[in-house]
Amino acid sequence: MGRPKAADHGEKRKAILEKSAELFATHGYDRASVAMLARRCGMSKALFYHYYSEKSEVLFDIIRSHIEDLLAVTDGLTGKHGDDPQRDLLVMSEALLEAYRTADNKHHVQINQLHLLPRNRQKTIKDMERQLVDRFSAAIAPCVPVEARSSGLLKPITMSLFGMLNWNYLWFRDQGPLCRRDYAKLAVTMVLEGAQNARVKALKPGSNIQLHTARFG
Amino acid sequence: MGRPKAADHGEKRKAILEKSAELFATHGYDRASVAMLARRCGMSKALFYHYYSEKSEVLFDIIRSHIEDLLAVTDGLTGKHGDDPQRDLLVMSEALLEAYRTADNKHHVQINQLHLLPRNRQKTIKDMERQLVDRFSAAIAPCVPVEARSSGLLKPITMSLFGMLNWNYLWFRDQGPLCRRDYAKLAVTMVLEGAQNARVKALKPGSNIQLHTARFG
DNA sequence: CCTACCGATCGGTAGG
DNA sequence: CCTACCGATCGGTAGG
Repeated sequence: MGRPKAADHGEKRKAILEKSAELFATHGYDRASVAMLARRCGMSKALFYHYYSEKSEVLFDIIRSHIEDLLAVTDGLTGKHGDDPQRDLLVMSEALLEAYRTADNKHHVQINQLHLLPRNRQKTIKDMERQLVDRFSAAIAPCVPVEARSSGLLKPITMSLFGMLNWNYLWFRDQGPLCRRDYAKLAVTMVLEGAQNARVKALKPGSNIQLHTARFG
Repeated sequence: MGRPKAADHGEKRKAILEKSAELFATHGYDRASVAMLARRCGMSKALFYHYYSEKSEVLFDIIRSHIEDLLAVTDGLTGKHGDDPQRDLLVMSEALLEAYRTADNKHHVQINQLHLLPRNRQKTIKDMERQLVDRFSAAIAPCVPVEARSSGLLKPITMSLFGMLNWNYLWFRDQGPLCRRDYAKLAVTMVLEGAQNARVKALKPGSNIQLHTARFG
């Protein structure tokens, strides 16, 4: 029988992830040396390698645990408001932005450094990201005109919402004029009002659709 | 009199930027070695250093020239449609997305690798980015309710549009159902319809505003 | 759980 | 005396 893991093994790994995410976000993955990470965690390089045997596994675990958090806070939120799917979408978007409040470094690392992972590790992450996107797509679908669902507009609409929510780390400040819940409200309003006011003009199989809006024709 | 620079000096540097942007986007700045860049450009490392005396200057020039392109294609586009500022905004957004068509690598590098530049070089870039954002803010301002302009909503609205347009490199495919012009139309419609349907409920100095929408109260 | 190291590779520069 | 360009190798530092 191997010696059992220390009781706080998991906690130590969690602490490593937090500190490492900070250094990765600040200096970039390749420039944040393992020696630097270990020093920041108050341990030797050798002890650091006891918790993570490869540097890339630290990066992987940062992103994996972050997306797991996002999946957790957005889980089971649909159907809670009777027949008000728009409210469901708002609540999910609020939950996402709220989760970002304390995960700025991890979010930064996910966006900018995913491609530095080994291929198969990237794939695992991308599958998880797809789950999250699919969850939002499913929440958006009942809110938009049927026609949008069948013409390939659902993906552009979903990614527009993700663009707004995920881009927010570059400019949003909690000290600013808008709170997170209100920015979620603004973003969801944009997506839903925009989707209501955009129609497919022509749908020719094999070529692009043509989009019609009241404002722009 | 010093010997003049070779006639194709500027062209050679441009070719270096294209190839390097590709390698930076694929492998990341730190992993794309100068030897790799030089080989990709069909020259020795020493000749490469003749054109760029520091690796970081290549990164800087990629991002600088890219944003200069974006500033160029979005310049002088307002006031062209009489009293239709919404059309101006659409045309600017179309121009931006169209510029992204052939600049995917540079866009990727700008988004993900700006922070790897030396501090003062980062500042130069951020000032240029601010110019572009300000240009869009100025185009959006006449399209939204006056109240939005004075309550601090203009920045969130502007950044929502940038979020949608700049996020698109992660999912948009020219082979997809939507062409670039139509995605610009969709994004601008979302921003404008959303801004029309969002009102400031309470404006208390020193604290957050409260947002009101028809859908969500 | 540490210090002492390794094989490999980096960005940048030498002489000619 | 300048810039353009080569093959070879430098001092330092990375992950492990």
